[in-house]
This record gives sequence, C-alpha cells and structure tokens, in this order.
Amino acid sequence: MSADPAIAPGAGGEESGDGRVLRARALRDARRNQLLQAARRVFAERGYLGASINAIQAEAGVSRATFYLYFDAKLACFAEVLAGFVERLRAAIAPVDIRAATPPREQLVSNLVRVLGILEEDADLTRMLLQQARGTDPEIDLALDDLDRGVLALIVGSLTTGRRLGLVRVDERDIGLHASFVLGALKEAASQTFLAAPGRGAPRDHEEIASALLDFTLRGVLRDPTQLGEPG
Amino acid sequence: MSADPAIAPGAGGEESGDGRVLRARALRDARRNQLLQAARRVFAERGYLGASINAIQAEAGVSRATFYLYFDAKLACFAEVLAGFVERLRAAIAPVDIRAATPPREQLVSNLVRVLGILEEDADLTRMLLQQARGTDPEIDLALDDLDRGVLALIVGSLTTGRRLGLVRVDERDIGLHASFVLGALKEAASQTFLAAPGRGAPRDHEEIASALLDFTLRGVLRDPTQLGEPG
Amino acid sequence: MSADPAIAPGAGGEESGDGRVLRARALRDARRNQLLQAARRVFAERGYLGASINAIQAEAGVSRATFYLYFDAKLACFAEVLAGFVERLRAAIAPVDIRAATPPREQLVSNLVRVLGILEEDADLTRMLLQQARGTDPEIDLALDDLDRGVLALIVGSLTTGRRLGLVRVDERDIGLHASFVLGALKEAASQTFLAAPGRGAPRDHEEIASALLDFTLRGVLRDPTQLGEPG
Amino acid sequence: MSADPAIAPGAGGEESGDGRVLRARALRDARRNQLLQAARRVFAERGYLGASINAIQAEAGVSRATFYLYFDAKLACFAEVLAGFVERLRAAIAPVDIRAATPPREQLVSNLVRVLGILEEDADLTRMLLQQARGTDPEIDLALDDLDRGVLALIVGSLTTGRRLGLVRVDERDIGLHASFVLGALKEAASQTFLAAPGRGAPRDHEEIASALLDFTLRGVLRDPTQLGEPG
DNA sequence: GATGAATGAGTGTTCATTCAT
DNA sequence: TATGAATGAACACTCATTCAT
Repeated sequence: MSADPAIAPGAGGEESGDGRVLRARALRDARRNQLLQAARRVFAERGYLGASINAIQAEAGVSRATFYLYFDAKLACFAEVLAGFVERLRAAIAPVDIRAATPPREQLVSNLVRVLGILEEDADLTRMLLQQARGTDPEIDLALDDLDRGVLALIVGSLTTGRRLGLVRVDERDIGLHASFVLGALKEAASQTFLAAPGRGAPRDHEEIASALLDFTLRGVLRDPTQLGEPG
Repeated sequence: MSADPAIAPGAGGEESGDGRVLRARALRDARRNQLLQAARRVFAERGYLGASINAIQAEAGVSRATFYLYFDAKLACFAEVLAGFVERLRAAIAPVDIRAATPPREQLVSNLVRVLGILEEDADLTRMLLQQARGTDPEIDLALDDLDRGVLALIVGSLTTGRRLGLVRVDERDIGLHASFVLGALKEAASQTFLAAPGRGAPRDHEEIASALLDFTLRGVLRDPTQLGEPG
Repeated sequence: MSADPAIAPGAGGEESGDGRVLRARALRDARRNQLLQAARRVFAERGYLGASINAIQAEAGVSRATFYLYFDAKLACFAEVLAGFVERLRAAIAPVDIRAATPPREQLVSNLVRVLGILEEDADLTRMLLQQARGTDPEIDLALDDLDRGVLALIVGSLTTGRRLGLVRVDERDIGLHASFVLGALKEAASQTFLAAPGRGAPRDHEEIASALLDFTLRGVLRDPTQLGEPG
Repeated sequence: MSADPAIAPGAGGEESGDGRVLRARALRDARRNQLLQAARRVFAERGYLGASINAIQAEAGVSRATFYLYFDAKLACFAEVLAGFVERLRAAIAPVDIRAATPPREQLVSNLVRVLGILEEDADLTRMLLQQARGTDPEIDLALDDLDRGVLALIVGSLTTGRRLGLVRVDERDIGLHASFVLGALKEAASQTFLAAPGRGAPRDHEEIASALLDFTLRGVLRDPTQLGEPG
C-alpha cells in the first residue's frame, strides 16, 4: 500500500501483525486483571463459598460466560487471587543480612513495615485470609499452610541464628512454639489494626506497630525480667 | 378438659400433668441438645456456608422440618452453637486475684491451661472459630468481636495493673497493641498446636504451652534485653 | 376420645397411623409414577441428552426441585425408565417348552406377539431404545447390551436345540451370526412397522408380522432352497 | 486494484490471479475437509448432542469461529458428515444385473462385502448411524429414512424380480415386511460384528458374513423347510 | 411435636453462536 | 480468511425454608 521499499508490505504486514497481537494481548491482560480485581473484591467481601460467579462477573461488568474465558473454574480464580497476594507478601520479606550496614533490627522493622503496608492495602483480602480462607478446598488450604510454613520457617531461622549467637534464650525445642507466638502476634496486630471496627484506639503508624511488635517479641512486657520468678 | 371428677386436676392429676409437662420439656431439651451437638459437628467440619441443614438433621437423626421446630433459621442455630462455645471459654477464664494465695503467674497459667483444654477438646470448632467464622453475618461477627474484646480487656487490665505495680515496661498508649500481640500469640499457638497437620514437632503439654506463652509474653525471646539497641 | 374399649386410643391410634402411612406411601408412589411417566415421554421424544430435567418436571406438573426428591439424578431416572421397559420385555418372553401341548411354533409366535405388543404400546420409547439410547453412559450401554445379550442367548439356545434335534442346518460356528440376523430382523420389523412414517404399506397385524418373521427366519425367502447353488 | 501496467492483468497477472484463486479454493477445500474429518471423528465418538463445536474445532486445529466460516451451524455440519457417509454407502451398492456374466448371488455378495467394508472402516460413525443418529432433527431423520428407503427399495426390487422368476415364495403383500427383515439382519450383523465389545465369537471375514447373511435370507435356518408345519 | 413433601431461588458450568478486527 | 472475545440461554443439581398432615 506504500511504495516506500523500506516499509515493504511484508515487513509492514508483520509489524502490523505484531502490533495487533500485542494490542490484543494487552486487552486480554486488562480484562483478566479487571476480572481478578473484581474477584478479589468479591472473595474478600463474602469469602470463597459466599462469593458467586454471578457477583464476580457483575462486579467486573462482563457477562457470565466471559468469566470462564479467563478462568477454568471458581477455584482456579480464587487460587490465582491468593497466589498474587502471597507473592506480594513473599516479595516484601527480605532476608536479614547480618553483615549489612543497616543493623538487623532495622532490617526486620523494614520487612514488617512492608508487610503491614501490603496487609493494609488489601485489608479486605487480608481479613478473609486471616479469618475465612481455610476449609474451602484442600489445595487452597495447602497454599495457605505453605505461606504460614514459609513465614514460620523464616522466624525459626532467625531464632536459631539468634540462639547460635547467644542472643536468644529460648530452648531449642521451644523454638517452633515461639515462632508461632511471633506469627500470631503479627497476625492479630494486623487484624486489630486494619480490620476491626474503627475507633478502637488511635490508628497507629506502621513503623510504630512494627517497632512495638519487634520490641514485644524480643523483650516481652516486663521491665525487669529477672523478677519473673519462673520455674527454672 | 373433662368435668369427670375421677380425672379432675386432683393430686394425682396434677402430678401426672406436671410430670407430662416436665417430661415434655426434658424431651424437648434433649432433642434441642441433640440438634445442637449435630450442628456443632457439621459446622465445625464444613464451615457455615458449607454446612447444610440436610447434613445437620441427618447427623441428628431427625427429620428435615424438625430442625425448624427448634431453630428459627440456619443462622440462629449457628449463633447458638457459637454462643455456647464462647460461653465455655468465658467461664474458663478466672480473673486474676493479686491478693490470692496462688501467685498471679500460676493463676494465669491455670487460665491458659483451661482455655487450651477447651480449644483442644473442640478442635474442629476451634478451627472454624479461628479461621472461618467471620464474614458470615454481622451479628456473628459482633459476637466474635465481643469475645475478642473481652479477652483483650482482660489482658489490657493485667498489663495496666502490672504497669501500676511497676512491673510492666510497656508505654500506656501501647498497651492495647501489646494486648493484641498476646492474644495473637495465643490464637496462633492454638492453631499450630491443635489444628495444623500433625507431626509438626512433638505434641506439647498444655502446661508447657501455657508456660512458654506466658514466658514469651513477659520476657520476649532475648537472653539479655539490654543488648537490644532499641531506639530509646 | 371414645369410651369404647374396643377401639381404644392405642389401637385406634395405631390403625390411624398405619392408614396415614399407607396413604402417604400411595401418594408418594403416585407422584413417583407421575414423574416416571413424564420422564418416559420426554426421554422417548428427545433422547437422553436432549431431555432436560426442566422438561420432565414441567411435563409432570411439579416444581423443579421435586424431581430430585424422587430420583438421585437424571441418569438414575433414565435407568429406571429403561429398567421398567426391559423388565416388561423380559416378562413377555416365555421359554419355549417342547413337551407342552401347544406346538413350539405357536409358542414362539405368542412370544413375538407379546413383544410386538409391548413395543407398539411404547412406540416412542422403543424408537429411542432402538435408535438413540447408546453412547450416553457406560452403565446404560451395559444395560442395553445385557438386554441384547439376553435375547441373543435365547435365540442361540433355540438354534442349538434345533440343531441337536436335526432341524436346524446352520453350522455351529455360525449360530451366533444367525442369532444376530434373527434379532436384527425383529428389530427392524418393529422399527419399520411401528416407528416409521405411516402409510408405508398396510398396517399389519402383530400375529401376521410374528408369523412372517418366524417364517422368514426358518425358511428364508426361497421357494425351493435346493436350487440355491450355494458354495458347498 | 492498481492501474500500473507493470502489474496489469496481463498474462502473468492473469495466471497469478487464477493461481491465487485456485490456490485459495484448494486451501478452502482442504480446510473444509479438515473440519469435516474432525467433525466425523467427534460426532462418531460422542453423538450429535454430546459433540461440541469446541471439540470439533480443537480436533481440526482451527480457531473457534473458523468453524462457522465453513458451516452454517452445528446441524448443517452433522448433516454433511452424514450425507458423505450415506453417499459412500450408496456408491458401494451396485444394482444386480441378471444378464451379467457373474451370477446374481456373487453380485449380491460383492455388494454386501463392499458395504461391510465401509461400515467397518468407519465403525464409529456406523455405531452412531445405527444407534444414535435419529431424533436429532427432522431433516436428519428424513435423510436417514431416505437411506433406509433406498436400500429397502433395492431389496424389494430383488424380491419382486425373484418372485416373477418363480424363485421367491414370499407373498406379494409380505414383500415389504421381508425386505425389512433382510435390512434388519444386515444392520444387526454389522452392529454385533463391528461395534459390540470384542471377544464375542471369532472375528469373521466379510465374505463369510455376507455369504451367511445371504444364505440366511434365502434359506432361513431349517434343514428341511417341508417339516415346517406352517399354517397354509 | 414431628415429618414428608414441596418449591423458588440459586449454584457453578457449558453451549452454540456472533462480531469486531 | 481467520480468530479471539464475548454472551444469552441453558444445563444438572442443591439450598434453606414452608406447610399440610
């Protein structure tokens, strides 16, 4: 259609073909994201079983069958929503480097702040994950267990390292238990801070929460632990 | 209903009447309990939405419509199941009396041990409570929030008292946050201990868990908190 | 409520109870039959896949979910329809008794007449069974295969007996094949007679058809088989 | 499309134009055939209602909408598949020529052998034709009726000729019925031989089957038809 | 008090078909 | 020509709930 040999029909055709393909892919990805966002909202609001495909497609503004163009099934869509969230969380957690310039405590606080940021950003989804997600499907449960296990492993690793350096007092066989305590404290802090009905105390800065959590974890609540009078 | 003096509401008649009423009430209560127990099992196993009235009445061994003789609706039944569990938990928690003969730490451990006992006894229901119960209905959520709030208030009270006695170092405005940490540690410990797939570490004695949790709460994980290098 | 000791409340209550139960059962059976008839009509008209539960319940005049009170699933309902038909056919076929007063040929004709009667009575269902029923579900296919196998076994038995008596000329290894021929002739006769568009030749009496079929089976179409000039 | 004489519809241009058209047609025909073959396989395997356009286009390796470039609708495609099969069958049946060198019996056997060959070659399609094809659509049913009618007319013609030559004993008004018998025997033989579960008797040579079928048709199963004791 | 029967609304999912590109 | 995207209608099936008996 043009006489310019530099953009001969062959090349031009190919380019236009690529352009079309690219545009099509972008459109497809956009729709997909549109559906994923809608699904995220609906799942977050009603839980897995309470969420209906109907509600998701309505929220996304597409027709019923369209949903199935992008997801094989309800469960697959939920798994994807979940995976995205888990991925963001994983990415937010940087391994603590003892030899780095920033002191470990600051690195930990940074991690916590990033995690809290994500949790607050997706508060609805967080609520569902913390409170409703399990028991739906073995696959989903495994994914959630994996997430927990991953975080627990991180904490266990930190505690073990601390023990080796003589910093941590926890008996080796109690490390798993204490890791649970730490994880639970984090979860509940997130629940109470982002998810509960507002007005329960002043809203707190993520940095403050992270710092307090770390403080609590490391030192407990006593002023002078030697007074503890614990057995042994 | 009859004027015949032979079956008049005389002594025997009255007794027989009361007896009938009493027996009827007892029967009714028995049926009700039978249904509640069945509902508890089914709700615990499948969650609120996953549980069907069908399954509940089948588990109870009564007919389908009978369910509605004892409960207005599915939600009402669920609420009652939940309320029963919450009540048991509340009853297990005794307020700590500083002036009592038993030292406060022992009282706390006793509370925890009782709570852990209930949680383990009804592990399925505990799982649902901790992981799936919210988001079903505003009323249910409020009930669960109440439970949380009650426990948190207890913890806040303890911390405040500790602060007044100069034992607790936590800043006053951080007390709510730390209470969350404590509650979360308890919840997660319960989750990991009773609910997770078995084989993750040795099963622990409730006393051990309670003691460790209290220890963690009070002292944190550090051997020497003065090394903490915290800001301030 | 009555003073007559002969119909004391106990006995009367029991009797009335039985009456109610019986009436309830009768009602239930009636509904069930009503649904079965409707299903038979719809399956016959549209085939298994073409028939929708919607159409069946509408034909039966009940609500959608009611269907599932009486049948576990579509396939179960179809299987029952099928089983009923097969049962009627089986019942119509009496084993031929050589020592009976009625000559074997008459017994065979009677069997055929009875079978043709059933096939005509349920012409729609017959059409579906002969033309559409297979390929839907392995279980259904097996049931149909069983029916075929049963009839084929009957024919094979007859032919073998005939051979032993020196009446039948068919080589032993060809008996199965000839049994197929006989069954096919029967099926197609039924198809062409009851099921095809009308007006193709005069409608025939069942007795005539049965007689002709038997004649064809036994003697073939030749006037003088010795002219056949067959190989061997 | 351009006035430039260099690419005017000159000799080369015309040839290239024809070539393009031809190539396009060839491509179109190829695609069409590709789709028809795929449709044949899918229809044969799952029946009309069980087959989905999705499955057909996937089997053909083309995109979903492409199907509709070559066929107006699912039914049209099915009709075409069927028509092709019917056409092959028709082509396989040569009218018997009494004056030909090969004796009529051999001509008949040849016809049967050819038909059996086609049926076995497309066993899946045969199964569907014999067992599932009807009831889909009035048009389809008519086409299948036409096939049946055509074959029946051939058989009727043979029988009538035989009668005229004094070879066939069948009463004139029974000829249609006997033609049905013959067709049915053929169909069932095909069903039992090619389509049924294997292992039911030794697999038979087409020539043997054809011969046996002809034998059965002509002579029936009796050794001595004079013993028949038929009425009249 | 107890129940079998009944049902409207809803579930997740698949379908044949259309259309813009 | 070819196709990816889209969709309304339909599917089999389940649900919590009501009601006559």
